[in-house]
Amino acid sequence: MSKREEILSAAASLFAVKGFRDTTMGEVAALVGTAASTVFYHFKTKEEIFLSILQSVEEEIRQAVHEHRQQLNSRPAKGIDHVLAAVDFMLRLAGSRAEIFLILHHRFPYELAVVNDACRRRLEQIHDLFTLLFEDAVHLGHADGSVVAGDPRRIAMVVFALVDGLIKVKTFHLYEAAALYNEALALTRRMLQEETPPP
Amino acid sequence: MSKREEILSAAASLFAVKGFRDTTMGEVAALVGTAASTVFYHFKTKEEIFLSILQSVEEEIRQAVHEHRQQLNSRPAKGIDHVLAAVDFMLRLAGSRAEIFLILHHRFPYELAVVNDACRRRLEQIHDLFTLLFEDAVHLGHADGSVVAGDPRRIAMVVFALVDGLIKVKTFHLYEAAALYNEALALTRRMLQEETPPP
DNA sequence: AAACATATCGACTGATCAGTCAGTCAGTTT
DNA sequence: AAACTGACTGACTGATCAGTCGATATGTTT
Repeated sequence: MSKREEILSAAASLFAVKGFRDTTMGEVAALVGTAASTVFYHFKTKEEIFLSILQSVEEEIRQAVHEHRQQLNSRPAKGIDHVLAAVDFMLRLAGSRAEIFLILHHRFPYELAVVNDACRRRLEQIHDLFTLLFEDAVHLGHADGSVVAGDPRRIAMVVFALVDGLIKVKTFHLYEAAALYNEALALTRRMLQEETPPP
Repeated sequence: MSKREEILSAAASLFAVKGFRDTTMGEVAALVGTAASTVFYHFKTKEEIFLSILQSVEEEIRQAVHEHRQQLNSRPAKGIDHVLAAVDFMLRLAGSRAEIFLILHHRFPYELAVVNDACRRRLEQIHDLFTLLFEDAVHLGHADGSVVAGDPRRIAMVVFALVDGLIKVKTFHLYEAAALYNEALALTRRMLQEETPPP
């Protein structure tokens, strides 16, 4: 692992837990085990470090979504099952790569996005990766009649809001969130599944 | 309005938009129209200001919830309708008193709660005000058979996660959120309503 | 009018922190 | 061995900001 990657990894951990503003370059340097000035040899500014992290976050999510979609294609299923698989995928990702969602659940990235185009585009990309996953599944469900009628984009947004809210509940330790996942999946199915009348 | 209240009001606006750490006492003072040192005559520390704001936030929500519950009592309805009325209530509150949710959607209050008991208790109280509203409605729905079976606390948490997620989508301007509200209400009904079989 | 209380302010302090810079050092090239 | 290079560092700077303090002004009480 290059020094550059070491710094990014250390900064990501700290940004995830303490946020951008409350993490000093001294802390990052201490975690890497170098002088603060060394960090500035590898990166021009603190913000540049954050943007690099956001880039790898996007790439990691894109890769995970790609793998998830390929798994689905190999064994075809109803649209409603695609929706639920997408919900399960996102909840699992939030469990295995908690750092990603900790970073994204801070306010800072969205504030930076207002004044920084690159940041704004990345956040939009990340957001789209998830919502398009839901939206495509809903489209499929409309085609095979397994998902309730309604604007696919809006339905996808509501599902996204639900899952994101669940992840936030877990992040802030408001409830033993893992216990909610099965309940949430069952309720999501109820919410979206179209009963196929017996022929 | 006393100077004390003026300061709280100004600080609340700034904390809502910029957050606690990114708001300087100079900005607060400027918004009130006094010297920064005058603010420190009325409040010992910046944190004390924040805790006072959180207190009034709790009181305001408690009052709003109280009024909502009284309105419901006056004209009885099915449990499922209580749930939907609660969702509508929370979404409306997020619209009319956006500042409250902006403050609560920052990370700072939850970080302060870790080291400050008073803050932790207040956040728990606020959280309970909403979730108990949902939970009571679910209980009612179980009694009259209008809400699907399942642990009321968990169902309440899932509904809370959904609504909170929707409010966040709106806060961060990820989607024209108002357009989602009707969709969200309809989907919530689908998710929870127990079909009463024709007698 | 003297004594006291309340409210305000400008000037200051001490601490923190992102970022700079001149220079060291180990390894490579010429 | 001289010249060069990339990685690294400690000491520093300039700016920012929460909070302090002594002075002052404006009532209010005795």
